[in-house]
Amino acid sequence: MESERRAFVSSSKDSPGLSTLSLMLTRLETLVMEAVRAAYVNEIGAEPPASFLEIRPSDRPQFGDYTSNIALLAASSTGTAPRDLGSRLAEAIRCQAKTDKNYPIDQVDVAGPGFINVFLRPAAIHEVLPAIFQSERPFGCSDLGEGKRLQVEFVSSNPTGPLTVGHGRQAVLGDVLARLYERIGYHIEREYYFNDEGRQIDLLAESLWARARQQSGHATELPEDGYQGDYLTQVATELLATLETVPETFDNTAREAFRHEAVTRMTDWIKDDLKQLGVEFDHWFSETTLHRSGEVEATLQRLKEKGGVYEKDGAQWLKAEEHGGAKDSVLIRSDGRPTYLMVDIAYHLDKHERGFERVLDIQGADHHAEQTCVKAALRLLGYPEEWLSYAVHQFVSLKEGGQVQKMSTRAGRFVTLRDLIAELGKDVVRYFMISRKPEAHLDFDLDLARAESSDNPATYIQYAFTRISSIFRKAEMLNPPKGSAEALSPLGEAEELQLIKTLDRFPQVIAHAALDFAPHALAEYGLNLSRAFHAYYDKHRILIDDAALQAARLTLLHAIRFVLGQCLEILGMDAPEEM
RNA sequence: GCGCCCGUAGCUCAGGGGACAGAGCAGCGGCCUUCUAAGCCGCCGGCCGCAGGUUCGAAUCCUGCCGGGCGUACCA
Repeated sequence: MESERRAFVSSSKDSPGLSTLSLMLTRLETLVMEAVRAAYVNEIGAEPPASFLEIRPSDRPQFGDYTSNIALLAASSTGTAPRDLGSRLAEAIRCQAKTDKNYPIDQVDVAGPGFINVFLRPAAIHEVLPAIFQSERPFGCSDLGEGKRLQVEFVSSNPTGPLTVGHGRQAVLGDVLARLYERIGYHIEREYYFNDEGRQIDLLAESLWARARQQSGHATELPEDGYQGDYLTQVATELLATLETVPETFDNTAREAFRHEAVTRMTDWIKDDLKQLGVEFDHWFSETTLHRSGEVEATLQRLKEKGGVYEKDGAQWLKAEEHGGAKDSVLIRSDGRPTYLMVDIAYHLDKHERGFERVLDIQGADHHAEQTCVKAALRLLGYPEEWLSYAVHQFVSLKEGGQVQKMSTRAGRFVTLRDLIAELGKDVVRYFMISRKPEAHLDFDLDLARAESSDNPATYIQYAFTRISSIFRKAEMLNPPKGSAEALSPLGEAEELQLIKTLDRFPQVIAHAALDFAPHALAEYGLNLSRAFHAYYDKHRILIDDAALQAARLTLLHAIRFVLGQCLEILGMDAPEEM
C-alpha cells in the first residue's frame, strides 16, 4: 500500500493566497516568465521547458528574500539557452521597478549557478503585518476545507487498561491534527471507537471479578491470561465500595454485571487520562451498536453481493488481495463469530452513513495490514478512494540516562500516560509527542523533558510568549498598536524583516502540517519563530525613547505574540503571561 | 520469505531535485547597572547507511544491497 502521507492534496504550491508576500510575487513571476520565454524563443527559436523557471521564498537569509532558479547552469553548459539570460531578466525587472513605484522589488542580483536573487522593498515586507491584523479570519486560518465534514478517529484503545505512553502519542497527534483541520476550514468531529464486548472484555470482567473476590477475602485465582495490572486492583477496590457481595461463581449474570462495571469504569479512567492531556472527544462509539443494529450482517451481505467473499475451512474470507489488500482475511470465523476486520468494515460504512465527507483514521504502525483490507473492502463496495485516509505513526520509546526502554503492555512493565503527565506536565508531554514526524520512531528523551530551562523546547517557546507579554505589561499597553504600513517604516533591521517574513509563512505552515500529515512542522515552526524572537529581543531594545520606532516594534511584537499564541493553542499548550 | 516505515553531527532530529547540508542536546569559550539570563553570541563536530542509475545538478527521485522497527492470527 502506498504511504498515506500525501493523502490530502498538498497546498503549499496550490495556495499562494495564503501568503501576502508570495501573492505579491505573483506579479513578478508573470513578468519573469514572459522575459524568459521571450529571450529563449528569440535565441533558440523554441518554447522553453515548463520546468525552466521557478520562484520560491528563500529560506536562506544570506541570499535573497526570494530566489528564482532559472536553470542558468543548464542553459550555459548545454547551450540550450542564451548565456546572459540571467542578466537580461535582472535588467527587465529593474526596468519595471523604475517605472512602477509600487513594485515590490528592491534589488535583483544575478547569483551563483542559475540563480537570481530577488530582494523585496522593506515597505513591501511591512505590508504583511497589517494583513495579519486585518484578515477576515484569524491569521493562519483558511477555507481550504470548504466546511466539509471530516471525522478524525484516534486512540480507540479498548477499555481493558489505562492508556500508555504509546497511546499518548496518538492522542496528541489526533488532537493536533484535528485542531489544524479546523484552522483550514474543515468541520471536525473527534471520535473514539471502543470495543465493549467480546472475548477480551469477558476476560477483563472475569479478572475484575477475581480481584474483587480476592479483595473480599476469598482465594480466587485470576483466569488464565487474565489482566494482571495494578489498576484492576484499584478498580476492584472502588467497585467493592458500592457492592454488597461478590458472587461466588462467574456465571452469566455475574459476567453481564462485571462486564458493565469493568467497561464503564475503565472508560472513565481513560477519559480522565485524556482529559489530563487536554484531549476531548465529541463522540464515543461503542462497537456493540454495530452488532445490535444488524449493520455487521448487512455489510457482509453487501460484500457477498459484490462477489468479494468466499468460503474456506468453514470460515468466510474477504477477497482482499484482489482489491489491493495485503492478503485475504477471515471475516466470519468457522464458529460463526465475526472478526474484528468484519466489524471494522461495518464501522466504516456506518461512518459513511453518518454523512462524513472525509474520514481520517489515526493508527499505530501495527495496524497496517488491517488498513489495506478495510480499504480493499471499501473499494469493492465502490466508495471513492480518497474518502478514507489512514495516518500511521510509529511507536514511542522512553529514553533515560542514555538508555532506551521499550513499552510493553503485556509484560506489565509499561509506563502509563498518566504517570508521565504527572511527572512532566501536559505541555511538555504534548510538545515531545508532536515534535517528531509521525512515521518515525519517537525516542522520548525523559532527561531533556525534565529540564526546566530553555534546553527544553516546550519551555523555550512558552518563554518567548511570556517575554512579549512582559513587555506589554511594562509598557502598560493592553491594546498594542496594530500599525499601518506607513507607521511600520522604521522597521529596517535585518532581524525585523526576517521575523516578518517568518510570520508571513504561518498560514502555509498550518496548511502543510494538516494536509501532509506533518503536525511536527508546526512544532518546528514555533521553535524557529521563538528562536528568532529571542535573538531579536537580545539584540534590540523595544521600549526606547524613539516613539515611532517603539510603536513599530510593538506592532511587530504584537504580531509575533499572536502567532506564537496560535501555535501554542494548536499544539494544545498553555500560553503563559508570566513564568 | 513478503509488505509498510526508518538509517543525516557523539545523542535526538529538521530538510524530501538546486547554492557552501541545518537545529537542539552533549563538549569548549564568552555576554546580566537597561524590557524576565527559563535568554543571547561564538567555537568544536558530517563519505546525509553502502553501491549503482536518472539529471546540467541528488541527502532528496529510481533500483539493488546492508542495518533497525512493525506487520505477515479463525487476537483486538
